[in-house]
Amino acid sequence: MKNNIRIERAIKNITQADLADQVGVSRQTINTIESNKYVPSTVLALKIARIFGKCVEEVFILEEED
Amino acid sequence: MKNNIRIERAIKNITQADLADQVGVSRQTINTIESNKYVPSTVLALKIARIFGKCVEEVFILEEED
DNA sequence: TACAAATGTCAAACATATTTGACATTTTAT
DNA sequence: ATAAAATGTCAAATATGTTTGACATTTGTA
Repeated sequence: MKNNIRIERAIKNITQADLADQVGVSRQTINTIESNKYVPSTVLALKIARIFGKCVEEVFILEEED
Repeated sequence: MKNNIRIERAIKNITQADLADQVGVSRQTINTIESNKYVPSTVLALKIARIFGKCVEEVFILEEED
């Protein structure tokens, strides 16, 4: 699964730490998700998408291997 | 977080085992998610929503406590 | 009623997500 | 060029998701 968090952050001009604060997780959690090191829970995905004003499918994209 | 899996299954008239097969997890995983015992990963939520032809937000709903 | 299908649930094992703290590297602004 | 801010990353600990197998309960149907 890939994601557009970096791009959406750039559009809103917020840092990883900002996003982490807004969704209530650690900065490392955002960093690691953004780097595709692991897949967030659905609660976290919903919160992140909401911050960006997008639906989950627009931020997190399924790939063949998923 | 709540979800509408039971309702969506009823609409499509498929069993928990059917849904589990289609998304590639065990039946217990579907049962436990449906019973709000835990929150699925985003990959799984995306797959489930796709089976139902809905976006993730229509199937999984954030609540106050999340 | 009785049988089959579907669902609920438990425990144990394993896999993955998340946190914290710390430090290195890169980017941005002065 | 320098300092500050932002990002990358590591290790260890904890929390949560997922699987398997098994069995109990409920629901639908003959």
